[in-house]
Amino acid sequence: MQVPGKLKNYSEEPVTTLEMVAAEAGVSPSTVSRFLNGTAKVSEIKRRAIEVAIKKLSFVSNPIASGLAGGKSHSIGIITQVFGSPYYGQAMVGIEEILIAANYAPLFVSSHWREDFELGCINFLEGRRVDGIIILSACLPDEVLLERSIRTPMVVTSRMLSSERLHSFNFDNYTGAKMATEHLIGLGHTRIAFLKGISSHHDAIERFKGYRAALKAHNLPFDPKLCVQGQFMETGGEAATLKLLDSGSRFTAIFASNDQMAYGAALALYNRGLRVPDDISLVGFDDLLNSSFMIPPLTTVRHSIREIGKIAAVTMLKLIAGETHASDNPAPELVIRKSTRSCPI
Amino acid sequence: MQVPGKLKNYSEEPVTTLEMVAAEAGVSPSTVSRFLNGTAKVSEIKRRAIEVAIKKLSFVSNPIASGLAGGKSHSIGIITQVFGSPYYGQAMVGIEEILIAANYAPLFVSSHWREDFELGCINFLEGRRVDGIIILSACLPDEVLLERSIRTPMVVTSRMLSSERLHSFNFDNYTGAKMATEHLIGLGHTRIAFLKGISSHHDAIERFKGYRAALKAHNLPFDPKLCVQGQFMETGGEAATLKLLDSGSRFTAIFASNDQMAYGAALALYNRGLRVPDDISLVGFDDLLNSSFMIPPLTTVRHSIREIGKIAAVTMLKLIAGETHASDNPAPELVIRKSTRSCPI
DNA sequence: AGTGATTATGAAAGCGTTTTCAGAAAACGC
DNA sequence: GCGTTTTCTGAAAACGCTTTCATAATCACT
Repeated sequence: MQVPGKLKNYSEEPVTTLEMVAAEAGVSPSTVSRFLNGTAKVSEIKRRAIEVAIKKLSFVSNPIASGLAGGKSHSIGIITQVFGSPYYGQAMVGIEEILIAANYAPLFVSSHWREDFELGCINFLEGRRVDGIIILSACLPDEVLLERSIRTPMVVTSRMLSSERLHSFNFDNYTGAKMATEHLIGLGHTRIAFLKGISSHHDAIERFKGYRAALKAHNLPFDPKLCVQGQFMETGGEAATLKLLDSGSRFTAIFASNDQMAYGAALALYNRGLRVPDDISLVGFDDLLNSSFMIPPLTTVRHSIREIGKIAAVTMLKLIAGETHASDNPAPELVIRKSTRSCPI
Repeated sequence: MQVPGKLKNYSEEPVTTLEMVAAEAGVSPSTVSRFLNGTAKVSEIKRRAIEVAIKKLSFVSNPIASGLAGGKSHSIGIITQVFGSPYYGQAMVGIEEILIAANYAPLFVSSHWREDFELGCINFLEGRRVDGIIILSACLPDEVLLERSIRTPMVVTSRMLSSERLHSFNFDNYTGAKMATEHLIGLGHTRIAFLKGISSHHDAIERFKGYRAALKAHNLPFDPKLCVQGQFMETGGEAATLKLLDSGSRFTAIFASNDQMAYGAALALYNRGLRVPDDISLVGFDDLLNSSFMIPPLTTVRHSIREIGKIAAVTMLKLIAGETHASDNPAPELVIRKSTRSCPI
């Protein structure tokens, strides 16, 4: 279809191929390939010649071709729940950082918290022959994940399963939630409402456990009427808070199990004429970028989700390289700002 | 290296190839390829046979191989400024939607507002042999963009250049800013501070122009002391507002030329004990997801950045297909919420 | 029925790498 | 020095598609 030194672009600019480099350097293509990948030792003299030729022809290896020949695409797929989410966005930053440095192409796709979309994403990525898939907060059941990881290695966050081909790890949600609750308790609050996250979500469950554990540790009663579902969303947090307010239950503080719900809660409180923290103390979880700009600035639990992204990417790279590696999770940290104060009563 | 019906995966699962489908259907590989791509008419009878074979063997075409053979990767690169930005995140959503539907893989990379990174991104993507590059709010100078587009077709937002291989389009920032300013003027404000965006940024310039045009149209004086640089960031908006407050200049409203700066402004005001909108009215620009959850909810100019993402993607697809296409930009819309009120004085 | 124009199809040559295989060269041991 | 390892290297096949080119089959007209 083409002759060597071909003109593929619109611009009719010739593309340099490995073969041309080989010719220029007076060696075989195999040798150039070996040099490029460090697959075998190449004599000093040829190494030099190749280097010169590459520079001269400004050759860039074609990843498509090497993908075909080598059976790997040098790209890895990342399934995130939503683009533009301050939470997943941070994770993406971390992942990109590592992957680009390792010269892997990140293929980001989003699954909108839907199992069927998530499956679709996996299929899409598999079709693209990615070398691995990172799933941030997977929705799919464990069995499916495990089964799919047989084809393509996976790294999954917010889970606790593990196999030869699937690594998962998580942030210590339990401790973080416990810290947040204890902060409120330490301020004298005893009736602390809890805004729950998506109930099937591992993180949400752990955070809820942490909340209850703190209560128990301080001999405070657990009141289910004070716990409302907020779906990890701003709108959910708002609705939940309204519901709480209308229920007539008394409470002096709200622990929203993620910052986004805390934003919603703050709005609901504002619309009902309640002041944070004067009337109600509010604590979030995640420390999103915006939380320090909330009014008042939000007290929350920080866990570097960007760091988690980096860890996920590094783990993926190791998995591909065949190394086994248990990653250690970043520790939670309480960030005290202006949305909490001592219990007024 | 391998025998047909090969076992490439760790899982040792055989991968179905087009050749196997051809054999199964009793036709030649060429015919299968033609059927798959609609490159030529295939008789009804073979078409059926191929369909059956594909289903039976659950064949999925290998994009790497077809990329090599066809000279195109069926992936398109998107350079965004920051992941996790509520602004660019929305654009990404729109782009992904279109691209995935067209079975193109989106390759998102971020350049952090830096020209050198942006160039690095372009190189990375070109190395990956993407079929096209979309740049959201490009930083690079026009000439560079134009020159690079010769190799790889481009779609660029926030610019106004155009060539055979480069389409750019933009949202009507001027009119949007004018609307926002006029809203404030309509409420009786005459001393309106302006928070400027990154000065080299086309959008920022247009918004500034819109602000001044509104002032002029209503015979209000333009006071440069009321215009402060905020870099389109929350922190910048905060600092700018503080500076404004400390300058002693009198003003009753602030028009932040993007929502992120408005968030910062709101915080600065809050920290100085000033109330929005009672003491100062505040208007933003962009209508980020969070703006309706700001306290008080932010009056702002909405322009569906997600829509812009979709337009960019569609334009790219058309560009690749060789169609010329002038895209029409979405119109700005003023969203009045709680952060503005009639001038108290 | 015979001619030319049109279609549908297959064989085969790519696409630009990697990798196997085997040969050549160098290094080694005795 | 001669057989044996060990290294380095090149030829060539393979990766799984697309596309050109030529052929066989079909069609439309006299």
